[in-house]
Amino acid sequence: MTKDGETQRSVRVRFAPSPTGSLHIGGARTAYFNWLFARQSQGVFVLRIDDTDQRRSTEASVQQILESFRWLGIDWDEGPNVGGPYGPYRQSQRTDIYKEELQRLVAQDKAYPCFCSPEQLAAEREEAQRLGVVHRYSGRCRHLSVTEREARLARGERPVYRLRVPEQGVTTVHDLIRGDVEFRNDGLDDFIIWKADETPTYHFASCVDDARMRITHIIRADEHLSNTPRHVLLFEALGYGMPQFAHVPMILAPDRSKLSKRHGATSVEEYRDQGILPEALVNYLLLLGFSPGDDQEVLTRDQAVQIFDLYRVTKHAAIYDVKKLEWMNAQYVRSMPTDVLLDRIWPDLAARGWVRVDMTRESLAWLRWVAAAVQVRGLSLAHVVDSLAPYLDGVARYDEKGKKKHFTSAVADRLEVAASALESVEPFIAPVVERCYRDLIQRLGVKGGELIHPTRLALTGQTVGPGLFEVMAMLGKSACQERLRAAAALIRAEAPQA
RNA sequence: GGCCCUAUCGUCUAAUGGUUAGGACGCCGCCCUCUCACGGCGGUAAUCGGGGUUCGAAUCCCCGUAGGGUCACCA
Repeated sequence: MTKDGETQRSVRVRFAPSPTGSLHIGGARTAYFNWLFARQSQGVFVLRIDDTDQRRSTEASVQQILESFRWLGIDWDEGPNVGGPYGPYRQSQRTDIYKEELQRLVAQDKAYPCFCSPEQLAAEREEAQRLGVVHRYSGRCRHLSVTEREARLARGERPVYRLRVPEQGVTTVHDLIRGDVEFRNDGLDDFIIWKADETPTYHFASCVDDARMRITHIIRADEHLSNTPRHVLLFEALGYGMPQFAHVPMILAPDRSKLSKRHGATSVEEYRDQGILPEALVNYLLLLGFSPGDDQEVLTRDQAVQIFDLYRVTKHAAIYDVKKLEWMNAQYVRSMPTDVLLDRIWPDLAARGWVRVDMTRESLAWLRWVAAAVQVRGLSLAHVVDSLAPYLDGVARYDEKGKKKHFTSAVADRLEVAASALESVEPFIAPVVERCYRDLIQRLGVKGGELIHPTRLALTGQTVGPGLFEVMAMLGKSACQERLRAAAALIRAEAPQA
């Protein structure tokens, strides 16, 4: 990965969410890219909580985010719960460090106090807007004499602190994904790094942390690219060495706008609740903005670690496509061992009272059989659980369209005849059941589907599912007979004549 | 608006100066079949526009256009 003759420092990357909500899929992808990069280079993945905004940050959100990472299988080497040599890993606990760094910058005259009031600044901004010119900080406090500063400080004025930015020249961001990006310094201004309430701004806290945590590669979302020249200037001022940057493209909604609630699920936990598998989500996210180069799309986590390469990350934003995620998820649902599938959905099944921990070997084997039959057309865990209902619970209601189509009055008799015919089926296994049904179809003089489809609907309430004879074998003789008769009764009740 | 980034099928993307522009999702058709799926086979569909450079451009350069980002004592 590292080119040039650059001295090989061991890789340290970080993901620094601000705990003001749940983990967004965009954030999850960025974190995953960081994690892949760390793992493939035997580096360190740091998780840091950017909670400088005390008002909006919540502990519940921190826990939620950590839980999402655990679920995704993204583990961190340093950070909350695990600690590490560069802690603490919450910005709210690092104020002394920020103060110390600020004082250093002030002592070196790389930063200075600014006494302009927010009102004054806002007025200037508005004025600039009105005139249609670019607003930049006037630099009023830039050249205050030491005595004046001291005097105003002594008077109890609470200043902000600004970084001294060169008025001329160009700041270049070397980006691993985009190449060199140049920004004219006269387009920047002396930006605020320390607020009047004695807390650092995001830019300052973030750079101090990255510097002091010895982060070697900052892999983050594209939206930060415009801020990066400021960060470069800060890193230079701080003097801990310059990390490498890699700005990954954003994830957009189908209408090319920023992904938001109105576009459906945006957080990792929502996908979990919808029965999406973490490995599928992570696989999908990998493919959104990265391509392996060959035509392989379903990749294990280990393969992903092997092939991930920042140079193969795309430069343009990607539109998020639920359909493909669903397809990807189905791939995983269908290919996992049935016992693993059962393990994943067990809590759900237990909550519905469909399974018990002390089930007999026999009923467990039966459950495995039914699960496997349903698994091959499973779309998600939730879908598999739903598909299991007719076998573990009963028929709560019949599919409406199916009812109209298959539960015609002539069918009632047919189902009852079938129920009786099943009496002699021994053993009650698929081929024998099928023989019985084929005979019956002959005798009734109907087409196969005219008996088969109503039967499936009567037995499962659904018009789709595994092969009918297997369904019957799974349900067993008496359940089949009961359900056939119940359906016949219902048809008669709802359509007395005709 | 200034600055910055980006631009290949509807969507995710491959092709880093020479390909009938490839794959995947979706969609459509056919096969399998008791249904729905699965699976198999086939199809639909793209280089934003205009100028250059070059024997040759999706690819390099310029200009448009479009989308996105960013310009806070938010992160």
